[in-house]
Amino acid sequence: MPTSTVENYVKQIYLQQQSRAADLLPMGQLAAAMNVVPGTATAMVKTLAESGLVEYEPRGGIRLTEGGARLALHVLRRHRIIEAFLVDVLGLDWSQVHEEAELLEHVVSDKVLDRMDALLNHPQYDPHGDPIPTSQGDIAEQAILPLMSCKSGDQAIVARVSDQDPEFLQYIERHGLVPGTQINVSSLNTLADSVEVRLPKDKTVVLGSNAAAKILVRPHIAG
Amino acid sequence: MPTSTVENYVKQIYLQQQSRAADLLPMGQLAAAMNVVPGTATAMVKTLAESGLVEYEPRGGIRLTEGGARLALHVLRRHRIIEAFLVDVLGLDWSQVHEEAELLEHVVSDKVLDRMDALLNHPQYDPHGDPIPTSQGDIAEQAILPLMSCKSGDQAIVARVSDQDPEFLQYIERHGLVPGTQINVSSLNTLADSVEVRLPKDKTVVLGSNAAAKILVRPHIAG
DNA sequence: GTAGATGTTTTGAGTAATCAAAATAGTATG
DNA sequence: CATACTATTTTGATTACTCAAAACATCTAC
Ligand SMILES: [Mn+2]
Ligand SMILES: [Mn+2]
Ligand SMILES: [Mn+2]
Ligand SMILES: [Mn+2]
Repeated sequence: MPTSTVENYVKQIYLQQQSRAADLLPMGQLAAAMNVVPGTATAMVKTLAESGLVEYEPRGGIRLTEGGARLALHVLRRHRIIEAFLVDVLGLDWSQVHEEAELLEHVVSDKVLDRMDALLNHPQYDPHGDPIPTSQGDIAEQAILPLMSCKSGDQAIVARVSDQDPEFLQYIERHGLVPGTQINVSSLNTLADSVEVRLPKDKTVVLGSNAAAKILVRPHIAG
Repeated sequence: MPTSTVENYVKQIYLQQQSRAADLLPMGQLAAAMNVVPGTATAMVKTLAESGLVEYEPRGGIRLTEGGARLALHVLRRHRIIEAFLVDVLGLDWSQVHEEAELLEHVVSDKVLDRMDALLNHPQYDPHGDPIPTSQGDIAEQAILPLMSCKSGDQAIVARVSDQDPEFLQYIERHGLVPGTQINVSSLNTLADSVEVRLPKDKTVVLGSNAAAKILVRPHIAG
């Protein structure tokens, strides 16, 4: 059985590999993402390579093997179903569930996970809009774009909020930008580095590009 | 923060101290209960003593301090609420939940536990009939007796089944002896080392004294 | 094409938990 | 009371994970 640490590393390698273009993930990135010093990441990666979970090219970087990706998707499935369960069944705030799930994902059995999944009616997305892999390890690649890639006047639906910082999530919720919300890009100015969106009840929110980068939308053709 | 291991030791010391009469719990008992070799228990107990959770008398044994008992009851509360939640909300079998709770008890936050507790309507007992300590650390001491202490003809209600072996629990459930069941001691023979009980629908079950010792009942005055 | 700067690996060390097996203390037995 | 048995503690090792700091490799600039 993989330890919690191994599961966390493999999951993080998967997530980092998603967001970067390159084939090989540099050690420094991994160390930073895992909050460990570089030497620790090197040591760990060697044991991951021993277990056949990653391919390791010294001074080059790493990539997940087939088996590594399978494990990563398993952990991700657990994590996201647990998040959905904590929000929908236990009524926790979406800003808190990531941290909880970070621990629970390593101890919840398949049986318990299946029950949660059934109780939730086999959800496709977690509370932050991240897709939930199937138990077979298939994951839906959504056609979504960063908010800043819209043009003024565009209609869109908030699809995902890709940050786990509770403060940020609470701010987003207070202003009604949760996944599923229909929005209208009222003005987008790359020079001023900001975007204004109009929400259903004619409220408006202004976000700088750093914040807007965390909001991913599904373009929506009006009418 | 105490590690999972520390929590497991302290909880086990509490449980062992309950079931034995003596004030000091011998090292051997603890080692056996924790499934470790005696040397491991000695090493661990020294660190528990350092942390002020137990008093340790070398070659005598150990006893929980005030703080140790508080921690034990906290863990026990978590364990039992989780068990109740897994059975009542997720629909797991009562024979399986002990093992699940053994892991979950160390990672479920206070917030999540409170939600579970509320959703269950603040249960007093877990699925096996064990009392759930309050968040203040108070635990109801029930006036219950081993089944073998009854006399032929006695009425009683099954209050607790004190074994976590899934096979045994499944057997008990198949024969309808779950907590809450009204029973009638139709014959009890100490020489033959066995007891026969009659259940609501006139079914009967025979148990040897070893099995009967795990069934605790609340005597019930008929009429 | 040598000199830095940057990123990575190595080395040495520490914590938490465990086991196997030797040493020791305490108790019971002839 | 000496011997033997039993329970407990000690000692020496191992596994998993981590950090600090030194050593090393690679790429960049001048
Ligand atoms: Mn995790
Ligand atoms: Mn999420
Ligand atoms: Mn446990
Ligand atoms: Mn129980």
